[in-house]
Amino acid sequence: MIEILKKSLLFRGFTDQNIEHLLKFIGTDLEEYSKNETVVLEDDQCNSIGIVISGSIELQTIFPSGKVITHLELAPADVFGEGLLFSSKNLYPINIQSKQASKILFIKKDNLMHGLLHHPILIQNFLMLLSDKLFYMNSKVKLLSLSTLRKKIALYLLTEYKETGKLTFEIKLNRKRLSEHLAVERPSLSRELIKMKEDGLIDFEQSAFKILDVNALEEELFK
Amino acid sequence: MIEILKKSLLFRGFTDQNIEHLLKFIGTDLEEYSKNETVVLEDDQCNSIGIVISGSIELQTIFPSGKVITHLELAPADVFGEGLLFSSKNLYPINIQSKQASKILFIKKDNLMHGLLHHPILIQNFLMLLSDKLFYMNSKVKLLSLSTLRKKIALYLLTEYKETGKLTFEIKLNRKRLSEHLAVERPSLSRELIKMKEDGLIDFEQSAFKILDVNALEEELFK
DNA sequence: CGAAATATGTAACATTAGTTACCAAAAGGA
DNA sequence: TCCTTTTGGTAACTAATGTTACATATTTCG
Repeated sequence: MIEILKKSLLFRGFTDQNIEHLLKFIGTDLEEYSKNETVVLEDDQCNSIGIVISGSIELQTIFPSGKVITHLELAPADVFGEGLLFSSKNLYPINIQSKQASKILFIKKDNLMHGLLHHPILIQNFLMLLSDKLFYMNSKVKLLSLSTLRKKIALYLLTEYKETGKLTFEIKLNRKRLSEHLAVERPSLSRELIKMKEDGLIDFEQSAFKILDVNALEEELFK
Repeated sequence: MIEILKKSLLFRGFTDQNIEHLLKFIGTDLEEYSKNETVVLEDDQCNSIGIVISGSIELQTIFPSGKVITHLELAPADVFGEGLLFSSKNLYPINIQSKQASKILFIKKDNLMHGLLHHPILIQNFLMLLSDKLFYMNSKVKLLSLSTLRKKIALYLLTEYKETGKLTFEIKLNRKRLSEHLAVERPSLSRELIKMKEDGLIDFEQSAFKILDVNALEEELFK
């Protein structure tokens, strides 16, 4: 478990001894979940932070219509609940479901606060966790605020390009996930991707994408 | 100045003496800006947190096309930069402009960290600031992910209703701002509002809104 | 390996939202 | 107060996206 925790953004920079000592100091709960078991229901109170130790879990929104959108899949060392724990409205806005048999380590709010006050690295890590999530949400709002699907795709691909530094890359989302991420319908996404290919902006096959004309793609955002 | 700071979410719960002592302890800069002066440019590095002491400032995105969208107007006691300071990508994603002659108190990252480590209340406040912003961004992403304008309007009004507890209320945004918030065009917003009025869901005049049928409005989200 | 489930492409058609331009109303400044 | 600027409503038209349904990969798993 220590090995997993060392990889988490929360405990990054700690030594094995540090973590062991810290865990004893602050107190934790290790819970087990079976496949498809619910970990968190929408509107549940968030009183602790969770760290995936083994298995995997999915964060999803279940629409009243029954439509399920998976926002994120968390693997071992991933953390959740960090944004709600200290919020004045600390109700989960999403559902969390265990995708396989999973183990999750929970740290209660008071215990975590105790740890934060005595471990400068832990504060740094925790603040960075929150801030990076905020940065991501800001980017996502920018993406969703774009007026056309083509602009959304252009921004998405340009962001991938800037992150990888390469014009050829594999996108991390399949068509369904990408359409959810951009908040459009999948057939609309397919159609627009093909139009952009026809227009000579990009090329792709499956999830392998290539930006043919960076400038033109950036121009699309200016329109 | 102490009076203003006491009202800010960052220094909530501190006494005058606390704040005075804290400010000396951690070190600050007070900067003055004239009307329409730029406070922060997009892609500027964020190395300090800012607190508006007097005047007012606007957070805006300036699109390459020249179109300006004002996201938020900050008044005395409001804080900005808190989400970027500890982020691994600490570049401002927006522009900030002084709307009137304004004074802003800046606290550098290291100085703030110094303060956080020695003042439990300050940590609590700072974490709550970040978390609440994250909560807001989550809500905004949910709003922007809705598939039709009618759903966006419905969610917006229902949120107002839940916050005020009243079916009759004044919305805080004018039509232009609201259309920006929902990421649609103003004429489209007007058109849809009128349709919803004709459908007996809502009534309104200017920014005074009344929800005529809560259930029906909630049903709209289910469609 | 082979069946079932899932993902993707495609097309015709329906619906929604954007665009543009103009007028009226309201608000802000000299 | 009057003029200017900003805001809000309206309408005809255009463009974009959603919807539905189906065929074809592709993957998963017993």
